[in-house]
Amino acid sequence: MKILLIEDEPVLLDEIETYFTALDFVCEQATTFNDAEQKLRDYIYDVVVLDIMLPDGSGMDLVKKIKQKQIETGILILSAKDSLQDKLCGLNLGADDYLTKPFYLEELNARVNAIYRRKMLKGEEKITFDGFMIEPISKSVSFKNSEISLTKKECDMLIYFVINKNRVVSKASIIEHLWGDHFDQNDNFDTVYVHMKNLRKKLINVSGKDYIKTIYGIGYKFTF
Amino acid sequence: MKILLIEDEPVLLDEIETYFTALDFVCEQATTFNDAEQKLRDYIYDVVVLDIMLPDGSGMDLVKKIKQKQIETGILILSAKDSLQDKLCGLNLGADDYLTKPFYLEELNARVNAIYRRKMLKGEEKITFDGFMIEPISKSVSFKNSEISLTKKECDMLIYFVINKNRVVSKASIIEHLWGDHFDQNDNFDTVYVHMKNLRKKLINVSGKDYIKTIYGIGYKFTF
DNA sequence: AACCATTCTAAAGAATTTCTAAAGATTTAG
DNA sequence: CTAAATCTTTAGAAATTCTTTAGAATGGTT
Repeated sequence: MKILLIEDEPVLLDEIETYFTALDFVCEQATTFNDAEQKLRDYIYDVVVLDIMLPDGSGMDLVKKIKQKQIETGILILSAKDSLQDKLCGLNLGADDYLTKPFYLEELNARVNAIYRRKMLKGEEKITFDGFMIEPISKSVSFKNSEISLTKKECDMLIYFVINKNRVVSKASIIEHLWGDHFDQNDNFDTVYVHMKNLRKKLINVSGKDYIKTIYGIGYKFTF
Repeated sequence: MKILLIEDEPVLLDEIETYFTALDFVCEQATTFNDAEQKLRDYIYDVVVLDIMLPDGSGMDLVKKIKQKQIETGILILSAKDSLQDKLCGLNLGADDYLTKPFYLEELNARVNAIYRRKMLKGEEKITFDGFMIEPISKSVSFKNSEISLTKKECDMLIYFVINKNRVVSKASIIEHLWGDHFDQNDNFDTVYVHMKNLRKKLINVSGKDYIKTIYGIGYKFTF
C-alpha cells in the first residue's frame, strides 16, 4: 500500500514515516501545500494522510482536489484542534476519517488500514479470485485451501495486480506502488523482472495457468 | 488475556488495573466514552469491563457497538445503582454479566474469568488438542496426562496460538496480546523470538511435532 | 538477604528474501 | 532480415529476518 504523508512538522512526519515503513507501507512525504499538490498531480496513492494546517495553504483545498481527480484515494485528515466544524467540513468534502493531534501511531495505523479496507477491498478482509484467496493483512495466499508461500514482495505485487485486474499496469507504476519514490526509478526494472518471474512461476505451479500477460514495451496485464 | 477497563473514576480504575495486572492480565484504560469508543475501534479485547455511567455518553451504546463489531468480546457492566431495569437492558443488549458498585475485586475477577472461560474457551475450563491439555486458569499444560512445565509467557503464547489456529499471526499482534500497548513495539522482537524458541522446543520434546510454522517476514502459524 | 525461576537483552550464526548483474530469448522497428 | 530494445532467466551478492545461545535484569519466595 502506498501512502502520502502531508505534514509540515518534520519531526512528526519522520516519526509517522518510520512507523509506517516498518509496517511495510510505501510512504512518501510532502511538507508544503505546493509540494503535496505536485505529488498528487504526478502519482496515485492509496491513502493520503494530511494535516489541514499547512504553511502555504489549506489542506481542505487538497481534499477537494484529490476527490475531483482520484475518487479511489482514501483521505485521513489530521488536525491540531478538535473542531467539530473542521471535522464536518473535511468529511463533507470527501475525507474518510479525521484524527485530532496528538494521537498514537497505532491509532493512525488502525484508521489508515480501515480506510484501505473500505476502499480497496470493499469492506472485505480477503480478496478471492479463481480459487485463490489473499489475506492482505497477513500477506498470506492460498489456492483451493492450501497455502502457497509467496514472499512479501510477491504478495504485494499480486495484490496490486488483482486490484488492477484487466488493466494494463506499467512497470513504472508497479515500482511506484511497491517501492515508492525512494527507489532509483530511472530505468532499472531488473528487480521487477525478477519478482515477476518468481510470482508467475508460483502461480503457474499451483494453478497451471499464467494469469499475467506481458504487454511488450508497456507493462503487464492481469486477467482471470 | 487482554482487558479494557472503562471507568471515569480514576481511583477505582487504578485499583482495578493494579489488581488485574498483578494477576497477569494485560489491561488498558479508558476514562471517557470517546476514549473507549476509539480503543474499541482499533483493538480487540477479550473482555471489556465498563461503567455504564460515563461523563460523555452511555455505556449501553458501547455495549451495542461492541456486540455489533466484535461478537467474541466478553462484556461486564459495572453500575452504581442496583437497578433491575439497567441490568436487564444491559444483558439484553448482549452483556455477559452485571456487577453493582461497590464490589470486591475478587468478585470482579471471578466474573471476568467466568466470562473469559465461556467466551474464548467455548465454555470449557480446558483447551485440548492433539494430546495436549491446557488449563488456562492455572496456566498448566499437559501432554497425554503428564505435566509439561511451561512458563506463564509460554503458556499465554500457546493459548494465543491455539485460539488462532490455522491463522497467520504477526509478531506485532503477539506482542499486542501478550504485552499490551505498553510495550516498546518499535522493532524489538527479541523476546518474542526467545519465547517462541523455548515454547517450540518444549512442544517438540514431548510430542515430536513442530506445530508452529514460521511465515518469514510476517509471523507464525499454528496448525494441528 | 540469598536463592530460584522467569523474562529480557544482546550478539553470533543460519536461513530467507531481495537486489544486482549478466547472458540468453523474444519482440519490435527500420 | 538485422539491429536495437525489451524481457526472461539464472546465479550469486547484499540485506533482512529468524534462530539460538548465553548472560544480565527482574521478580517472587523462603
